[in-house]
Amino acid sequence: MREEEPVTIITVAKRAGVSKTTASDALRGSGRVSAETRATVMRVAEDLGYVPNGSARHLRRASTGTIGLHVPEVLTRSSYYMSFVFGVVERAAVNDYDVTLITSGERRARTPRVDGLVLGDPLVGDPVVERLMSARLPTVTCERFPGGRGADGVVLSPHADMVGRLLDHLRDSGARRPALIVAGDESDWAAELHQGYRRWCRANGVPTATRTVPFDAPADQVRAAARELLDARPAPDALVCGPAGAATEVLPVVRAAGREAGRDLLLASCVDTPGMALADPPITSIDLRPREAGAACAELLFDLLNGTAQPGTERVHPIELRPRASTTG
Amino acid sequence: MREEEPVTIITVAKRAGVSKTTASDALRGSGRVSAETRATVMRVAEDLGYVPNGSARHLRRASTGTIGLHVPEVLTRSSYYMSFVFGVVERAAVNDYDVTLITSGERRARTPRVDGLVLGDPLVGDPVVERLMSARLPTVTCERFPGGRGADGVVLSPHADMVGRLLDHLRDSGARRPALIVAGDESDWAAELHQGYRRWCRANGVPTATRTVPFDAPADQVRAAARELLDARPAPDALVCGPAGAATEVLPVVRAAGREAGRDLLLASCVDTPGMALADPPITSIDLRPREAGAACAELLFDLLNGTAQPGTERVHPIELRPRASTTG
DNA sequence: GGCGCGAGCCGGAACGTTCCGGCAACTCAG
DNA sequence: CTGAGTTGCCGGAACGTTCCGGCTCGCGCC
Repeated sequence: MREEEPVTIITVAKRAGVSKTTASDALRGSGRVSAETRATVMRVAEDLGYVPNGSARHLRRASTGTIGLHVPEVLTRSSYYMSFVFGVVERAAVNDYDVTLITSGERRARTPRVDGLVLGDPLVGDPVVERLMSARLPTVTCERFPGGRGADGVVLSPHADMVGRLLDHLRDSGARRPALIVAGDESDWAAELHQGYRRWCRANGVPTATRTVPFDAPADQVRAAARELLDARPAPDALVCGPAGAATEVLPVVRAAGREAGRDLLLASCVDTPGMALADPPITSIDLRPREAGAACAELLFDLLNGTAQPGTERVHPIELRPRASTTG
Repeated sequence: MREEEPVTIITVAKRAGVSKTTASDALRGSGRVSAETRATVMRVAEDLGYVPNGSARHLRRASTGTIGLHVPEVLTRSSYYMSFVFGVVERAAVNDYDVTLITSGERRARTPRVDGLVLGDPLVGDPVVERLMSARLPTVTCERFPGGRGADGVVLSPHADMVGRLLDHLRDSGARRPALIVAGDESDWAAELHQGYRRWCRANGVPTATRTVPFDAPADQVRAAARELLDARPAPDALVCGPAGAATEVLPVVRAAGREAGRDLLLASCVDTPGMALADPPITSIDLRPREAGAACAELLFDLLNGTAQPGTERVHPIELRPRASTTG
């Protein structure tokens, strides 16, 4: 009903009986303002429902108010990246930042107008990633960038250690010959999985049995890899699947091979997806907590942007093992 | 290496030998500018890689450069909304707009600073939706808002008709007694499914058999509903699952009931999700094309914002049937 | 009493864009 | 030849914020 007049910092200042400069200082906690004045301004701003105009702020600060986000284009099985993206967006929103998705199909050679970049699982050899990494912009990667020099910030998870814990768990459930399906070393994550597996096998005196599939892991190649591993003699008694969603696709192969998941073949996934808990039997997985990972990346980027964090910072993002019936039979 | 000086419209104007006003007019196609001058300015801008400063533009235009987006908080099975959101974000980006996700946990009672709203599947009774709908803001909903007056724009799909086509398909595959699991009428989509089913049954002289589950369709309730339907006498020979992801959860129930999906029980999903094609057997689904739906919503909102579309506009978003082994056995 | 100093506050400019009003130069009817 | 209308272009103000520099007190010190 009532005509809506936008409430700017001047409205607040007038109402509080101070100048716009003082109001601004009071609200942002900068400058020299008495505690009393600050309290007054804050209260008035609250009363009026004042929300700073992001455009004006960013214009003044010569920042764009936007961060760029790139994730590998994995068509199916993308629930991990979906959650990751949401985590970034959510965290960016609390800093009044917006997120621009950078797709591989970007026709402009120019880097987009952004204050910084978040790169989820940068793959060595990805032309978009290479270009973005060489741009002079604050950059945070989720997992290390295997090629060349690193980013200004890295959020990483102890994948190798967690694979070790997963293999311990399989051993405790009776497995003696675990096999691994994993992506190539162009992603740091897959390389870590691979390394963790080899290390554990060496430490436990177990021969390795792995098959490599592409990072985007098409269903047929995953199934073929599983078949090969299951047909080998001596046959494995446990199967660890690296790529997201691969484990559920392997289930029919297991059945076709006359094995039963959770009974005479333990099955685990290195990426928890909605399908894992719903599979029959539910599949033990490593929960990478993608949403929190995305948020952590955004947070680190903002810390870098405002100087709270130093370039070269690495932060650890904890992940969790979710034991389910496929390994606890 | 070279010091980067930001290229503004003044840079372009100077280089083209015109004033900033003329440069602005030429680039935006407004005002009175000779074709020759316009071409020159365009070329110079291209050469310099000029990108308009969004903050300045929005500040001047008194727009926020942001649209708000709300989708129901469906914790699992969210791949539909994930894609939907991406569609909105992608389409918004080409209009230099950003997207703010509005979560139900919004602590501020005030409506956020946005130029417009996109509401995906507004549920009647959702307090956030009710609040947003009553705000004086251009609003587009995906599917109609069952309660109260409609939004300024609606993007809708012919769900009822498509259910009819799906049932035709089941009948052609031999089904005589199709049953339905569907969400309640608080969402327009579920109501349409329900209505399409009843209409088809009436037209084909078939008795109806339905079970209602909550919109967020927890797995156990979906399974219970499926069990009830399968246990009924005479038993259905086809099962249509409304809620996203429900069909895959029903599979174990079907097996446990001694039926075989695709053989003596046809199974179909009203929402195609990544899991449907990967299930065993692959499940016939209705592809709602969520990404395109999101893009369509954003597009309609922008058309409303700049006057290209009139308030009250409804646009149809086409959907597609994906027949798979679960009904073509 | 004069002076320096810091605390508290403020005016004005700037960020890059859009848009209103205006100013020349040209066209053309009368 | 004159005056009105049109075309092409331009200067300046405004959007809401931040921040630089400066102002005015009051206080304490010599």
